[in-house]
Amino acid sequence: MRQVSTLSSDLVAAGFHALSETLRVQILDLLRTRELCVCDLCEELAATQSKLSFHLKVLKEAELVRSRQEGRWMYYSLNLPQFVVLEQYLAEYRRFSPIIPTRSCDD
Amino acid sequence: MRQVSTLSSDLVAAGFHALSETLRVQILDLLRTRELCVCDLCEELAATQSKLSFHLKVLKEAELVRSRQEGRWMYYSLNLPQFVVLEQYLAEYRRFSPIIPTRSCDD
DNA sequence: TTGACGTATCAACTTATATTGATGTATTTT
DNA sequence: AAAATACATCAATATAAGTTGATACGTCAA
Repeated sequence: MRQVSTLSSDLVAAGFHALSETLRVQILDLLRTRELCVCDLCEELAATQSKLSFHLKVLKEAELVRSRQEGRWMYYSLNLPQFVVLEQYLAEYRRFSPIIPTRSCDD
Repeated sequence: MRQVSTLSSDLVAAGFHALSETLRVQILDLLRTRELCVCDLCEELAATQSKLSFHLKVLKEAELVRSRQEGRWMYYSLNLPQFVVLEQYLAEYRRFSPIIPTRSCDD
């Protein structure tokens, strides 16, 4: 885990950062059922368009969502593989963390 | 997932927030091998004591670490069950996110 | 019981994130 | 071509998070 490239660990950090905000989590939750455009999200979440654009950009940079333009609409959807990346990152902690007896500071 | 209590989703958000910071991730990484006190972490990470106390508090509030006092030392260790909670939260996205065909805005 | 040590906390400051309202840019409709 | 729509971006502001140095608190050793 320590030898993982900076690039991918930056992406992991970006992912966790993206997941630490209420509105962004609400966006992701809505995207679980279907692809949505920004105006759909504005309605559902009663948030302004520019606010949503901001948070969607954060989610996109973390690669938790994808976007696809269709005419004047921009459709956002979950990018599930990146969720798996984060999940596996956490799983590493379980795998390689032995329960080791206390080592005293005053040895 | 939407019906999860506010309390636990706050904890999940706190967990992801805690994981989005370099120094905190370094702390967690060190704790993977063994329990450590603050002075150990100061040395290993070349960071000031008050800085580490700050970040350890963030980690503790997110329940990603536990602490245990022994004399004048405070030993920190990973709280693996909370890692599992976060992992499972992410896993939910995989489980219940069907690939549904695009619904157009102009239907 | 005094002094040193390990840690937590605090106040002041710096830096990073988020919000708001306005403007810009495609795209479509008329 | 002009007006309307959907969205992104920007500058200004507000809020939150992190850093720093100082101080306070409990514990231990002398």
